[in-house]
Formats: sequence, structure tokens, C-alpha cells
Amino acid sequence: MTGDSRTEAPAATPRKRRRASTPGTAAETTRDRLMRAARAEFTQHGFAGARVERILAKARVNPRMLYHHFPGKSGLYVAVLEDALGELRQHELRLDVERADPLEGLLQLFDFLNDHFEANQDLVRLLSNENLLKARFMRRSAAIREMSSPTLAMIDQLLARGSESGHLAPGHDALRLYVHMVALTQFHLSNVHTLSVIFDQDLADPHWRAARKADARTMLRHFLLKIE
Amino acid sequence: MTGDSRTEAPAATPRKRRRASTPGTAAETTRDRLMRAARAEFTQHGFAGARVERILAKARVNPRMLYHHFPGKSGLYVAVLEDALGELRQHELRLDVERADPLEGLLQLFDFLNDHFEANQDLVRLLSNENLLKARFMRRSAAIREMSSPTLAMIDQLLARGSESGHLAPGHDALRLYVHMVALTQFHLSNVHTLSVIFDQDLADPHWRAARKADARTMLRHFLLKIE
Amino acid sequence: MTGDSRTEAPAATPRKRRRASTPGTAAETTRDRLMRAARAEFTQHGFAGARVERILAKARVNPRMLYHHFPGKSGLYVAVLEDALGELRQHELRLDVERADPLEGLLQLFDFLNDHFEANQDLVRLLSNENLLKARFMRRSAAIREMSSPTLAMIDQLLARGSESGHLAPGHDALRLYVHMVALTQFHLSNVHTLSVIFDQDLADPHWRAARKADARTMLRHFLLKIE
Amino acid sequence: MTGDSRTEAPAATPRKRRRASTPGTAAETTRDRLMRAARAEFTQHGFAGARVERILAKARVNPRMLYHHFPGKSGLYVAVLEDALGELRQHELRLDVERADPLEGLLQLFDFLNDHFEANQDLVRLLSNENLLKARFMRRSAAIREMSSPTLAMIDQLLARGSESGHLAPGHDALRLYVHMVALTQFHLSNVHTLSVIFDQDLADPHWRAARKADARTMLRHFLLKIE
DNA sequence: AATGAATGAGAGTTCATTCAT
DNA sequence: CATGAATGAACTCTCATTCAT
Repeated sequence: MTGDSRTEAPAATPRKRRRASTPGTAAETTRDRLMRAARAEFTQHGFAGARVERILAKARVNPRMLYHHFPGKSGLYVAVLEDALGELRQHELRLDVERADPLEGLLQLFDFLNDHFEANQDLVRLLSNENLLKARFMRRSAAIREMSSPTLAMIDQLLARGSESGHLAPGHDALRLYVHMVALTQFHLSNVHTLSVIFDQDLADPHWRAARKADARTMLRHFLLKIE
Repeated sequence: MTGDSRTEAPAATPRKRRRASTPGTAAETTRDRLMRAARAEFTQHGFAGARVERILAKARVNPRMLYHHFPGKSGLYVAVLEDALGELRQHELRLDVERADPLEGLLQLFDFLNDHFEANQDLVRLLSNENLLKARFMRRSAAIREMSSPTLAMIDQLLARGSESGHLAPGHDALRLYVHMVALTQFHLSNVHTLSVIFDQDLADPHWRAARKADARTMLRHFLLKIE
Repeated sequence: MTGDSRTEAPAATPRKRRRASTPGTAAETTRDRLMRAARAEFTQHGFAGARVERILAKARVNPRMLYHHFPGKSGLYVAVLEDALGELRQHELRLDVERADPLEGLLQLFDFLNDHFEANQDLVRLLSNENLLKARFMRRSAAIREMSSPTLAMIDQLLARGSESGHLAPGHDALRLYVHMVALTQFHLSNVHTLSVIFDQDLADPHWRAARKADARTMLRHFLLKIE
Repeated sequence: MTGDSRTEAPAATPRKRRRASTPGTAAETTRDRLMRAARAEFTQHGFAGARVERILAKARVNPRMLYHHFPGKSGLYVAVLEDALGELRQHELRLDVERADPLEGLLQLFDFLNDHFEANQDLVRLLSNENLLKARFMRRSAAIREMSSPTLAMIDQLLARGSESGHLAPGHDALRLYVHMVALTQFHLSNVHTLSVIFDQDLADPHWRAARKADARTMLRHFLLKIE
């Protein structure tokens, strides 16, 4: 562990800084290389399992440089977390909430979440790991709290319009709905390996995933429309 | 935090014999103390973050004894994992699958899972961590695979009887259904801290949890009954 | 290390004690089993590399029993050493020194040494290891010093008779001759593995050994007969 | 005890580069200090008996640095072994094989070996210990095999020239001859302590050694010239 | 903006031996 | 004559970080 006297200030702004950072290009900053390497390392090994030395080697960077750009291992970890969550929030907001059909809008959100998590399993692993740390680092990042709020507002709006127009059942709660959605789009990813071993089936198989998604989507639609 | 004051027979303990172990007695064997301490430590810190020294201290046991009873840190970890999963499987099987009404049976399973995970968050954290390790250790345990197989069979049976009698929609798949159930009973737990921070609400609140459970239960019932 | 306050008394008499000890038989004393196991262990791993636990396991004996029969690891080691050397000396004395032809007698001794070492590589390894320990343990054993003296006397006698009769060159020294003999019968054994690796040839091959022995024997005969 | 104040280039150092290393200078690199300390430690205690901690203390080096420069205890041990054997081979090759009189050449080799081993008893002990380990580590070192091959070739050449010219007996084998030579130059060293104790005489005494060497040299000359 | 050897605390593991029974 | 769990010191090795250059 490190001490971490950092309390608020987001040591590393997660948005693109300096020349758009085209990854893979030779003209990648030392800082960028560190971030990329760190993301891979933290994703693969979690915070405690991650090795600074491996990050350094992968980024082909001198130890001193890490401590020049970041406060230390934890600082780097926070930066990576902010970066990954930033990407999620940034894309999430692209939905046209104002005019979309409420049911369709919500299902679209579901689809987006499903596909984003499947495409960015880094993020899923980072979040899973961060929860195991009891959100110790996330808690300190103002940036993360700020970037999350719009989502619930959007859902709220869709639910309101939907229940007003009678297309959606009333009484739904935005946060709860969001949690259900994420549960149904993230759980099978944050547990692929264990589930695959336990039940001796490959849950990473695209067909299996497609069937699962269809199930989940159906479940959600019925839930939103529930009459009874 | 987690509750587990279990003293019962550890379903999965293929290692040493345990001298009649008089459950509930104060006389706890060294091995038992190690297991309890290890479970707490691995639960709290994950495998990489766990410290053998702390386990030893908590169990008031000499370093050598750990290696007398277990092959090492990993061996101890696997034993803990088997123990925790064993408890789940053992109780799961107590459900009366044979005679229960299919829908009721499945919802009963849902209730059981929901309550078991909420009562045994140790297990949830262990599984979450083990997945981050890509099920590296679980993969070695035949015991875990074996103890898990009856679960799907049980669900299969209920689904079959339900669709035959026309009470349940046909075409459901046992594994997929189980994954949905676990998603809807585990996700909010394996992400409490992160979600609570991100949305600035306490997802550990009993009322919130009760409401969430009701939602999930409804969602599941509709899904099972779906006619469309 | 252990302390070893033992200075003189040979804790363990190496000669057969109790019922002739027929090795391999079920009626083998605990002490015998310990000796057999210890000899194998010390032979294979040397003193520092030997593990008390392995000896215990191999002898199927309880730790306490080792310390009942021996003062500890070192005591056991000394007993093994005495035992192995005792066997050598005991056989060596069977030559008829009084009447044998001097040259033949000495060559017979050479043959005996050659064959005994090849047949008892345990002993060779034990001696090699003991020298690495600077004869630390051997030095303490009065038994070993006592059992060795007859050999030189025997050689002396043969050399004397041989030089008197003119059959052997004069001026030979018993100890030096003995050292030459042992060098030429033991070295290739106490270095088999290294030499085999270094020169990429199998020095354990019986043909190679036979040729080597013939060489050595010739060398020795010429040496004893040298006129020049 | 052993003398080796060597500061020359370590013939066998296939690892890190050594910055021009100005031989003879007081400025000894960390790696050099480690090697020197390790050589002393492994020589004195063998591989199993050697303590990394003592090497570290003697070299005044931080634990981490050992593992920065070497793969671990075994790696360090192998490096020491290569170093010591490298010195032997390097000097061995300085003999003028091409032009020397065959008999003189071989006796010169004998003299060199005798003196080198007496002066570098480190090497003798290392080899003896390595054989007890069944050449486990040496086997991994290609460097050692490579550096050793010229030796036999050299002997072969001398034997060939000698038997052609009729000065040496025909039928000699290079490897066997080398083994005899090393037996007669190394055995009394790799068994000094045990022999000295067993026969209660000081085999380290220079006079004794000189007489022994003379004996061995004679023995070898006669062997090479043998007509019979 | 960059280097790479150095640090010391602490990681997991293993040792020969002894205690309670 | 026998058990096997217990001991604590010491083992090899690894950690995130910083120093001298």
C-alpha cells in the first residue's frame, strides 16, 4: 500500500490530452504509454496483483518517470479507472432522450450497455476489482462522481414520459432499473471464468451470449410493460 | 459485514479427516481456525492482497502449521473457496424440487439464492475475486465442478415439468435461467461499493434491497410465464 | 546446525546390534529403519541438503523416536558414516597379508577397493560430502579413527616384504600408495556426474569403467615395479 | 585457505555486460562483489549449506540487487561455477600443444593441473559439491560444455603425435588419460580433511604434497611410455 | 524529460526440534 | 516404546519507491 495523501484533485485528467494520442503510433507520450500499460496490467491482475515493474517494462519507461507523471501506483490506478469510466459515460450520452420512444429508448440503453461491456471487458474487470477494494480509490475521485449523474436523469425522463403516456408501467425507479440493466449486461462477463468452469460450458461463446442477451432483453421489456 | 458464523460440516473438505469435530463446541481445531481466518482474509483482500501473516495472527497459529495442513497460500485459498461454494450447493439441494409447483420451485430457488448471497457476501466476494484470477484456482478443484452439477439438473427438471403442464413457457434453458437468477441476486452485491459511490446512494440499505428484490422476482416470474 | 555436545562416545555402535537386523524384513527395529532411511537421504542430499522430515517419512517413524535413538540430525549422520566406513574396513581386512605375494597382494587390495567403491557408491558420496564439511563430524568419532589403522600396516608389511625380496621397487610409502590407489578407484566415482556432463560421455558405462580400471591397474603395477 | 585473489576477466560471463571493468581497480561493481562473496560461500558451505544472507552481508549488497543481477541463488551458483571452470580452461589452453614434445606436453599438463588445483581449491570443492548434486546445475550451462571441449582435443593431438613418432605407447584414450590425471591431481585435495583425520596425518603439508606429486608424475610417465 | 542501480521492509515458505498426550 | 501437532527462527525472494547521475 502507499499512503495516498491525495484526496480530491484528479491527478490525471482522463480526457485526451496532448495530440489526440493515437495509440500504437510511435509518437505516443511517455504518459500515454504508461496509461496503456497500466490499464492492461490492472485489468489483468487487479490492484494488489498488478506489478509496477511489469507496467514499466511494458511501457518501456524508466521507474523515475512513473513517479514524475503520477503520485505512485495508486495514482496511476485511479487515472486508469477514470479513463475507463469516462469512455463509458461519454458514449452513453449519445442517445436522443428527448424524442425517443420511452420503451425503445430504454431498450436502446440496454443494448448499448450490453455491447459496450462486451466490447470493453477491461472496464468490467476494473469495476469488479474496485468493488473488492470497497471502492476505496473511486471514492476519492470527484471526476468519477461527476461524470455519472446524467445517466439516471436520462432514465428518469424516459420513465416519466413512458408512464405518463401509459406505454410503460408506473412506479419504476431509475436507479433500480439501471442496476437491473447492468446486472443483466455485466454479470455474465464479470463471472465468465468461474461460471464456465463451474458448469463446464463456454460462456464466452458468441451464440451463447446472443441467446442470453435476447433473454435479458425480453425480460426487461416485459418488466417495463408489466400490466398485471 | 458478512455474517457467516457457520460451524457446520464443511461439505467440501477432501483433505484430512476431522476428529468428529463436535460442531458448536468451543474446541476449534487449528485447521478450523486457519480456515475461518483465511476466509475472512481472502474475502476482505482477495488472493493477491491477502497476507498469510495476518491469517496466521488471526488464527493464532504458527507459520509451520499452515503448511502442515495445507499445501500453501493457494491451497488454503482453494479450500476456502470449496468450503464457501459447498455451503451454497448444500442448501440449494434442500429445495423440494420433486413435488413443488414448477413456478413456485423456481421462485423459491430465486429467493434462496437472493437470501443466501445477501447473508453470505463472503462467497460473493470470493467468486468475484476468483473470476478476476480467471478461475485459475477453481479450475484445479474437481470438487467444485462435481458439487455444482446437480443444480442445473434440478432446474431442468422443474422447467420440463412446467412446460409439459403448460404452466411455464417452453424453450427455457437451465443454464441461462440460472445465470439470470444469479445476475439478479448477486450483481448488486458484487458491486455495492462502486455503485453506491457512483450514484451516491446506499445500496446496502435494507429497504432499497427489498424493493430491488421484489423487482427482480417480478421480472423473473413474468419471464417464466411469458406468452407473448 | 545443532550444538552437538557429543565429543567422544560413539552414540551408535555401527556393528550389528539386536537380532542381525535382516534388512527388508518386517522385523526391523525402528532404529534400523531410521539408519537405512538416513543413509539413503544423506547419501543423496548430503548433510545440509538432507531433510529430517524425509528420513522420518521414509522410515515411517515418529519425530520423537528419532530423538529417542539419536542426539539429532548430526548424531544420526555420524552413525551412518560410522556404519558405512565400518563395512569398508571390515571387508578390507580379509586379505591374507602374511603369505600373499606382495605385488599380487597390493593389486588385490586395489581390486578390492575398486570393486567395493563401485558397489558402494553411497560410501563414496558420504566421504565426499564429509570432506566438504572439513571432516567436522568424522573428527569427533573415535570409532572411525580406530577402525582405519590396520590398512596402512598391511600395506607397509607388503611393501617391506616386496622391497626386501627385490620384487618391488624400494622407497614406497604406505600412505602415499594408499592415497594413489584410492584416487584411482574413487575419483571417477566421486565425479561421475560432473565429468559426464562436462565431456558429454557416460562415465558410468560398464565398458568405460572396465577400460579405466585396466589402465589404473597397469599404471599401479608399473609404479610398484618401477626400475628406471 | 584457497588463495584465489583473481581479478582477471571472467572467461565465462554470458550475462550482463561489464562496463570496461578496469581490472585491478578498487572500484568493484556490485555484481563483482556478489560473485566474490558467493564463490567464498558456495566453496565453504556447498550449495545447500550456503546462505544467501551471508553472501549479501559479505558483499554489502541489498537483497534485491542479487535478484537484479542473477536469477536467484541457483543462478548465482551457476555463474560462480562457470567462472571457476572458465579460469581452469583458459589457463589450460595456454599450453603450447602444437610444438611441444608429446610426453613433455602431457607432463606439462599434469603439472599445470596439479598446481592449478592446489592453488584453486575453491574449484575442487565446487566440483565436488556439484557432483553430489548430480551435476544438476552444471547440466544447464552450455558454456561449461563448450569451454571444456578443446581440452580433450589437445590431449588427443599430443597422443597422436607421440604414438606416431614412437615416443609414446599407442592405444591411449584422451578422456581416460585426462581422468587419470585429474584423479592424481585432485583426489588428495577433494579428500584432504577426511584422509587427514582417518590416517591422523596432515595431507595439506607441503612436503607431503611434493612427494605425492613426484610419485604421481612418475606413475604417469611410466604409463605413457609403457612398452610391456 | 530521462536513466538504472539501489533501498529496506516484508512477502511466503521451510527448518530441526520439542511438547502434550 | 510411540504419537502428531506445535514451535519460532531463519530461509529465499519480491515489493513499491528513490537516489545519484
